Amino acid sequence: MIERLRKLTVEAIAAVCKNKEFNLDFIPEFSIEQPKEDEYGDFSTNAAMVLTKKLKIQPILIANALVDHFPDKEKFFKKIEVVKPGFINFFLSDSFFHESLQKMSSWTIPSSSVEKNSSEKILLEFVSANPTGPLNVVNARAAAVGDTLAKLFNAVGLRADREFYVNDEGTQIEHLAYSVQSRYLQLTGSEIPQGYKMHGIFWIPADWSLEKSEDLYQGEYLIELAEKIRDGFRTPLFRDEGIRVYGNEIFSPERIHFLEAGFGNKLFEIIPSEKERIKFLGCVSVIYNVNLQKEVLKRFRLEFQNWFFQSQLGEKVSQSIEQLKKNGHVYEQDGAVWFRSTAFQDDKDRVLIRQDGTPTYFAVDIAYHAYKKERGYDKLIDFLGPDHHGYIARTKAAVQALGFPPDSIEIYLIQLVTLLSGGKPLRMSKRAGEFITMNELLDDVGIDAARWYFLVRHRDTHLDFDLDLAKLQSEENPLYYTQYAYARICSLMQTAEGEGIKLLSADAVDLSQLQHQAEKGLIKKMAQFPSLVEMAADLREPNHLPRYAVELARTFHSFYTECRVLGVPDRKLTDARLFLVSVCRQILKSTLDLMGIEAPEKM
RNA sequence: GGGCCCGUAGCUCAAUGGACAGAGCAACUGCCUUCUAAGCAGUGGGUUGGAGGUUCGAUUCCUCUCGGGCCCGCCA
Repeated sequence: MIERLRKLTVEAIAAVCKNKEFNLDFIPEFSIEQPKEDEYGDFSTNAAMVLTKKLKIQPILIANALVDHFPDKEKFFKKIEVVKPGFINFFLSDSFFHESLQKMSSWTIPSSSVEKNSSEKILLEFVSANPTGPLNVVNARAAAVGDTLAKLFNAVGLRADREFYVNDEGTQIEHLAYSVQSRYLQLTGSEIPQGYKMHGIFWIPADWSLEKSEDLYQGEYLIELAEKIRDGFRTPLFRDEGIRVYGNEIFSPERIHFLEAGFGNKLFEIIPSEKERIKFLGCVSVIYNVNLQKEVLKRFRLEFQNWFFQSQLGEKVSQSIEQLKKNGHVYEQDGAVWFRSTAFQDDKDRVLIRQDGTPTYFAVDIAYHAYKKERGYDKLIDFLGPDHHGYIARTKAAVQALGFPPDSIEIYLIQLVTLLSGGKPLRMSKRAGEFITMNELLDDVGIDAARWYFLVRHRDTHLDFDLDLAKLQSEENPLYYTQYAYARICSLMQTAEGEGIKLLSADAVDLSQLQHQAEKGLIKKMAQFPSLVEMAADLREPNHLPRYAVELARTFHSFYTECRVLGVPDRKLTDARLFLVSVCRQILKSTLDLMGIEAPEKM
């Protein structure tokens, strides 16, 4: 409907230009929208006002010229008005409504990757939590936003893959391994190994500073892992995932045997080398945590196409630094290797290789992004947690310095989430291991409510997540309001079926029966769906979906109370309204699908 | 000191540079012998933090300013 109007408007502009009244090299973007007031028509456009800038002619004059040249005016419009500054207001003919509704019934929303509009491949990286523990609520927010954005891309015909980056190297994994080892020693009551000292609940190497040991992981979730190391895992996890990622040097047949049967209290006997044992425990912990994360995400109805492990980068790190060097953006100073990111609008240069010769996290990240491009992705989109905002400028700088265009990478932050319970914020401390996990959140409010409230806020505003409201199954909760509309339609259609009233096909139904304002209002709202999806994808703002869902639900509820579908004397009217309602159901379903929220047939 | 985000109705928040700034909640008034009242219709509620600027037009873009939050390692 909107696309049709847009086309007609473009034709009018072209016709005017052909008449040589105006001279245009291209047609600028203009909007077609449904005005708030009915007196401004069913839809209106600002085309004339947008053209003013190019043509230097008063908008009113342009608008009048356009209206004169609109094709098939009598067929499509009751009337077209030009108002005040230069709005063109369309009052649509009934047949326009009916034809549009007919077309809407064949809309489909792709749910998997397709290539239609463009061959551009998008890589969407989000969540990418550290493999040191369970996912938290910010991760959950990122999961909801990233997943829906990927679906939006697919819906507009773009290929988009979801990727989760696993940071499985460096000191944090070492810390993780020592934390797990301590829990294991606690459980087995083994003697304190030689060369270790106690720090709190942890056994740490005697030469560690106390500050260093502050970074160990205190979360009790590691006790469970330690128990499994002692008693055995009943899972093919390490054969499949473990060997795939870390090879059978780490996961040798002997070690896999003990992982499955349990190490008992013999871990130190079986892997006596401290270095090897810590490395092994690190890998086991990573695989274990990553799989727990996968499980929650799956519960959240989200599956990533790729899980990319940092340790798989290998040579890529030095290769990408070489590339930067070749491009002339690298220098040495104070015994370290630096990237001149200030040449690309970063506020200071960044170290790539430390004095001690090891690459920084940033250098690894550059290699990772280079590798994303190497794998054939045209556009990289990253969602970062709020604490990473310093990385936006430097990462964009790096991608450009590697020789890629600036618009090949987009980085967005997902802001903090504060959980409110009883109107009060829940404080969380990650280091002490006291935080609400994603799993606990889903236990508490459910998947639909979680997804809804994560999507409804713009991604870069702080989110106050009101647990009480999210759980409330009443009118105060827009989620249920929306789902209720869907359930109502389903119930209505079921009743119709029970009465032997069959839904007619688009070419069999007589839509000219639809004359009521409420019917037209519903058609107009439904018509906005494609352009809304397109806008949300373009702006990378999934938050437009829940709002649209509420609006569509409201328009439907309003229609439902004003217009009866069943039990009206005219069977043709029932058929037409049933058709209308069935198309509305499809669109409502598609909207909820994009959000990953269930559309219940009964409530 | 530098950077990022946010300031809109009593509360929580909308508004791809467009018309009289909109919803929900809360408050008040009506509507169920017929398809789900988890619903509908209506009333009240605003100097969009403030001051300039760009524009035919600014909540939106730019500059300054006030208030709140977050970040600023050769950690990851």
